[in-house]
Amino acid sequence: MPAKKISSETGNGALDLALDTIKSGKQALVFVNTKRSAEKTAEDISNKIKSNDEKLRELSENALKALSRPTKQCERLAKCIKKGIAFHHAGLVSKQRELIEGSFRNGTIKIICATPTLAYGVDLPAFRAIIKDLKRYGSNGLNYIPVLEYLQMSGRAGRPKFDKFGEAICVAISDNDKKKLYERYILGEPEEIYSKLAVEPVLRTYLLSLIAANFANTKKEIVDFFGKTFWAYQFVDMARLEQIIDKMLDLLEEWEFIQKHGQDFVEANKINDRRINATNMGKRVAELYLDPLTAYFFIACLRNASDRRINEFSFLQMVSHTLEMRPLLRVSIKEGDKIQEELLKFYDFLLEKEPSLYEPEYEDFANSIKTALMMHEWINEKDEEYLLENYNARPGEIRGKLELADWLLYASEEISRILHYQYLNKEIVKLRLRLRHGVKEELLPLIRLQDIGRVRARRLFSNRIKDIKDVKNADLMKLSQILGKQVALSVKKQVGEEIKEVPAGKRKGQVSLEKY
DNA sequence: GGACGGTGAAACTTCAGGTTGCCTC
DNA sequence: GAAGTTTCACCGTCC
Repeated sequence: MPAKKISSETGNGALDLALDTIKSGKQALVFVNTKRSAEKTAEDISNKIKSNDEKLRELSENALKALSRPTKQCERLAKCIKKGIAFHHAGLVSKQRELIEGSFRNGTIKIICATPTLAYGVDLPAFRAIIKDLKRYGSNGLNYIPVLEYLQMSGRAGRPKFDKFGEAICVAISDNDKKKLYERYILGEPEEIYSKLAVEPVLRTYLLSLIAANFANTKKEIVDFFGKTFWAYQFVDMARLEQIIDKMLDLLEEWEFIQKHGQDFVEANKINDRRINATNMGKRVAELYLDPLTAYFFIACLRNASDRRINEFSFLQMVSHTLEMRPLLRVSIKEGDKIQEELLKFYDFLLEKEPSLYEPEYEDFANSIKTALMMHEWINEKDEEYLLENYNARPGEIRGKLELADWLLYASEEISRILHYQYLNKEIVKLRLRLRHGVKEELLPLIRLQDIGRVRARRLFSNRIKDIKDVKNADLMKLSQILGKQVALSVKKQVGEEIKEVPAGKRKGQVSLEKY
């Protein structure tokens, strides 16, 4: 296709392309490499647009109201949406993401500036895919993204039902850059696909479930099974592969998740036929789909918990220091001292030993402390805006962490049950409830009611309505003042009081109460 | 003469995302 | 590596 000239209104390639797309009545996705950049780009585009669409106003309002109190991020998003532009990344809550995706599909929103979130999960085709950043910061500095990822993003261009073709455009900064991008991405071959089985956490997880499910119960069966996987196909060297499996089996045995039966001194030719079974603990760990290393860590922590002072933080830190919780919130340079200070407050409640400051794993430990602290603030009723300001954790990321923590706490509940540490479970169950609702312990009785979340529960509590009994005894008028009429009625009904609406004509808001 | 405020250059920071896992208060 | 943020030196103004 012949080259097309796009008018340069702003001198910024991605911006010009986006504006041109809107002008021609089409839609585009703009891919960038950071959340901040997604927000900034969306903002820049929206600043160039005049719009006063009623539908957009409503959408914008909905995006703003996704949380009980809007964060700065919500406000920023709402402002962009008013102009038909949105940003999209893991920091948004799912409600906002769905809203954006839906209104892009129906054409209300014209441009989405996104991190790679949109390239993978969601099926959102657009006329244009504008790829602004082809480099991304990783563990070893700024690097070109894989060709596979470029293909994912450019694959979003062109909507089969609406367009005859689509345009995927890489934005180059210079002529030199242009040449490099052309060679690397347009002419380049996608990378080989590598099996993920080789990653230790994955291997040990599958190995254990294979045994726990009685799918393979001897070394021979196990090796046969893995021999048929894509991993083995790529690995080729079966002897080395067997070594890795051996090492893992030993580890699982040492952790008491599996048992090798038969005598220890078996004839050499029979050693691969020894029966391997999962222990009770091993079976449960496999069912929970937990990384055995995490399970092993939990067991050690719970044992420690049985003879030392514990509180909510103990468990929050325990679940935060697992592979499953990654990526953790990062302790920035400036925060270092503050986190240390906080750690001191909770030091006695830790279930694991603090690594030495000079060990490489200290950073990860510090991050687990920060992540745990963030959740701790949440269960002490700090809202998302506070967490965004103080922990640099965006609402979507907070929700994600809370959900993971809930699952991991459930898993630790199960493990502690098997270890007969029932009394610990009471604490964990309570913590999970608090985590789910973001409330202090004193609000737990109220939170059981439908339509009562952290905000309303707190409002009730500060009006001295502290439990179900108080709700029952409370005057409906007062309850309505606190909660609004509809919610008050629903709550009264839930505690077993049927309320009859007084017929129209009587004083507004007047209702009569009737016990069951 | 000193406190204060504004300015710009230099130094320093930070930087994507994620599947299924379980049970149901 | 690039964009955003903080720090700091420098200068002018005002009291």
